Amino acid sequence: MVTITLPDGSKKEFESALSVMDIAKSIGSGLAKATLAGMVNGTLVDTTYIVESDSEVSIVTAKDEAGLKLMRHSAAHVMAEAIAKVYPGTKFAYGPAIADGFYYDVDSPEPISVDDLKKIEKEMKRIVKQNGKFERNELTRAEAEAKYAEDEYKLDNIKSAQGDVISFYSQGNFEDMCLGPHVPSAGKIGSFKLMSVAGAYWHGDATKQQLTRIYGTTFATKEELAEHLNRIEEAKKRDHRAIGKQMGLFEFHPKEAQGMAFWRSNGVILYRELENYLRSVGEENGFEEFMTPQIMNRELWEISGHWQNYADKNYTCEKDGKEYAVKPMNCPGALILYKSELYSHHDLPLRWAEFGHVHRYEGSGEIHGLVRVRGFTQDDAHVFCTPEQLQDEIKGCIKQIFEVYKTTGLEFDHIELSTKPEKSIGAQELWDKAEAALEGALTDLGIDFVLNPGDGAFYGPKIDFHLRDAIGRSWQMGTIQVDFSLPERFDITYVDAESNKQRPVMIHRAISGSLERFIGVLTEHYAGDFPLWLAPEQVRVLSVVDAYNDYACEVVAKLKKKGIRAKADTRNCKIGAKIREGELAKAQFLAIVGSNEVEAGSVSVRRRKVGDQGVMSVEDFAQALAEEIKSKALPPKAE
RNA sequence: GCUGCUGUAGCUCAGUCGGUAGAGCACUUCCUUGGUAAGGAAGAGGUCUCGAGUUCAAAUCUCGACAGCAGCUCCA
Repeated sequence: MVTITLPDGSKKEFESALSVMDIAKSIGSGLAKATLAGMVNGTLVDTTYIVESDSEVSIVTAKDEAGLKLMRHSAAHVMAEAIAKVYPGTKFAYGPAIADGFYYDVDSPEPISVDDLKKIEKEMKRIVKQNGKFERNELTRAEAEAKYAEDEYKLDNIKSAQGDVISFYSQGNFEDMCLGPHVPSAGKIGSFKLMSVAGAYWHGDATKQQLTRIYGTTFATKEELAEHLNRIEEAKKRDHRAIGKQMGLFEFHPKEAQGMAFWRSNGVILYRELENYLRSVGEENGFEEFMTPQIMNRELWEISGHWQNYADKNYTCEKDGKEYAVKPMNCPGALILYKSELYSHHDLPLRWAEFGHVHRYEGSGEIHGLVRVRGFTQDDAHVFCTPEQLQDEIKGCIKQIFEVYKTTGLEFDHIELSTKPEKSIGAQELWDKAEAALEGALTDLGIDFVLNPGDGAFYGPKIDFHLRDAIGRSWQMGTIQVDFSLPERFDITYVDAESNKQRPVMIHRAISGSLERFIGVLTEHYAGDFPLWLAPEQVRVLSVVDAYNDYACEVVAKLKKKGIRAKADTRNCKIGAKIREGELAKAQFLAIVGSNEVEAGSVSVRRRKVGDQGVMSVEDFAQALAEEIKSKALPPKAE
């Protein structure tokens, strides 16, 4: 039974929560401001609201995503009210709910710093305690423009709003233009915390004014908020920059090489294993490997367009009056190789792969650990094919990408299909064909994707595969792009069955995107505990005392013979300490050897995150490891 | 590149009111010969990012540069 308190104070009962929705709609918007204060299936749910927006009346609870979104958006309004009080004269641009919380872009007369957040938070708590109702007010476009004539952000928003009626929501002394919906009153907002202050451009446009963006998070209960904050703390420990340094994988020395990684031996192992795996996937799928020069002359980059279009992002140099650029892309190298031979339709498709080291002078604020660097390695490939072959070739690339992410245990956040942008080259007919080929390939393979209209490259549409890092940032990884531009610019052709010259289509594909970025995301995904085949240190053999050091070295030698990465820890310290250090170094297996093991020719095995595996013969141990490595099995689940 | 914050030992961080530096881990040496996450002792280690300024005196206050972090923008 559900009881609804109507605005006039009378109560109305309904049989179930499900039916409330329909009844609410039939009663109309007047009900929208009512609070559902009754019982749902016999349980008191005081965080259940009926809400109204421009488009619908709906029922949400704080347990739903929709309810949380409502709370978060409402919290943004409350924060705005608090800021307006603490910093009079502040103008408010835009304050949506986002994953886990909300933000508000504001233009305040004085800068807001992180230290001010406490002040704002305190004021927010006061507002929430007062429990002011969120009231919906509607103005005509003309009234709205007159009321906010002094506020350039509001005017801008009013201008881009649809319809002639503009809705505003107010609570306390604060009003903001908003489609709604909101929780019924400020007191319904759960536990919140202001997180950080950052800059953000108006309309996301770097040529426009920069506003102050204040981020906050909101959850239904204090406990859930604490849990969320704890999750963030835990996620920070997975940061690949910290783990990279701890595990001796990679590190950064910005003074000497800003935005470029220095790789230590453990990192090189990881890098090479991954590279070899990607190479083998390419080989299995008919790709041949090429290598092209690191530095090529200006004329080449003018033909490709990179000299002009990325003037400030290229590393260039001049020798004896000639100008050069360090390659920012690998495609021109591949095109030169294509052009130096004559290919017929019998030769197509040509599938050419290259682990290409490229350099791009990214802006200082854009660099981020391994995931955004100035020097990186693309597992690049270029497919030259006929328009008829295009879709099958795209499918082949998609399949490789899925295979690699499955093997490495990473899950896509989303897949994007980006179509023709405003500024583009190539005939509409070609674009249509290419977009249809990409979409057809995705659809045929039954893959869900997000359409991103107008976000393709200027030379062709593309499919991007996106992943998230430890703290939820999304990164573009694999990509499949169709290109009409470069075949044209380099004037490459193939000979068709009628002996006519035809223009091939070019596909650019990268599976990992870049080895660096892939390793960065992989490191965070596994918090350094990689699948065994990738783990830099697979086994560490620990001698209980000096007397067994020789045996420990023998075991290491036997393991190495089986292609297993093993090291002996023969230092003079307690076994407990050796175990601790082995665990901290994330050696996947610890093999402990003492008098018992020497006698029996065995090892006492301990697996990271799993625990004691008991005693086994060195041969059995080596065999089991070799099999797991060969199978590229994912690591066992923790605990 | 933009906005904000930060910069102390190899690492993680203390350092009050301005009076020229401290801890833990790591490192070196010695002792210790031990069974599943830290044995003990001693020692060494710093131009407090850099450059100016204020001051009798600056790690500390001010300005600038550089770098890092968060977000924004960008990512062929």
